[in-house]
Amino acid sequence: MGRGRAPCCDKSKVKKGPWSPAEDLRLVNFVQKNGHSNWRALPKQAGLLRCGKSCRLRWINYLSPDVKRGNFTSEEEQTIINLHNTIGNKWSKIASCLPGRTDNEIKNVWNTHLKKRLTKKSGNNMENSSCPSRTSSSSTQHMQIEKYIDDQTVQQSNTIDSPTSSYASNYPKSTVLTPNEATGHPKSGVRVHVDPSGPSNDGKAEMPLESDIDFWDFLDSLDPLQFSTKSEVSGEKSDGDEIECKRWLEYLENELGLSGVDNETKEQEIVTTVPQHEGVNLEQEIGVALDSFPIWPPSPLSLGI
DNA sequence: AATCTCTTCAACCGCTACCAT
DNA sequence: GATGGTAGCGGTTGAAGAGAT
Repeated sequence: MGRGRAPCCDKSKVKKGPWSPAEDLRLVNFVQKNGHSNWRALPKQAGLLRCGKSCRLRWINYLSPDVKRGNFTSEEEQTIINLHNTIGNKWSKIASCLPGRTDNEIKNVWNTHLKKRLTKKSGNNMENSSCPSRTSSSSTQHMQIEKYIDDQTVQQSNTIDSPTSSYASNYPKSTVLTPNEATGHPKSGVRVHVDPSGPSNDGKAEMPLESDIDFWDFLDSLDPLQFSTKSEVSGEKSDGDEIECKRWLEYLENELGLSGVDNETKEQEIVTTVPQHEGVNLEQEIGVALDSFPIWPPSPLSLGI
């Protein structure tokens, strides 16, 4: 074990804070082409002024095609509660039982929703039941469950952990989908209720995503099955997956109100907001691109809300 | 309309586990 | 076995929206 490790990067030269669509683009583009065998070296190779850890987190939590979005189902919540009751704050273990959910997401859901809900329900009793008590018997149970989870994780990596694992079906039509949830951009705070019958009637919360149209355009242009994933390694690709993935992208565009925007308009938007890349110094280019992007997320005011 | 407080959650930080040499 | 480097994990923070006053 290495102790007293050096900082992972020069903190003074890396950008911090929320990711811009331009940065997302770069990361997605790079990982799609080269995979992510070395996170530490990735930012430099990809031309990102970010720490490798930051890139890794961004990819794992938001940009990876494996990430499922939308509200947690009651089944998922119950799973979290049960597992937390048994193994405690082992977020990554719990996440391994919920395909498409990340440890960070689960941790947040627990801290902001489930913990409070359980505390309300059973008052002080919860202190005993929600936190794993380390008696000898429960400790044995805890180990057994951890082993079970490990086994399941191995199985999942060979079966359901595909980049196209039923995105569409993971988005119930009544899902409250936010631009934030869909794009991974933080703190948009503009909740867009997805009405299965079409655009919302009040006409307020539509088209909040003009600033990352190019991101969706880019995603649209990708063959999602080219992403470096476990299923790719195991050689599992099928036409069905591809179709389903495309469907997912179409679905998202539709939900986010992007489907009505023709490509020419999108192009125009991109040209006016992002400088083109060729023949430009990388750092300069990124700096300019990042500066020129509208502040993310778009404020409700800019959306006319 | 302005201000304050609460809530949410993406991102960061520091640590440990694991692997290579 | 010691050392050094990277990936991953879990706790924490802080910005921003939502709601209350």
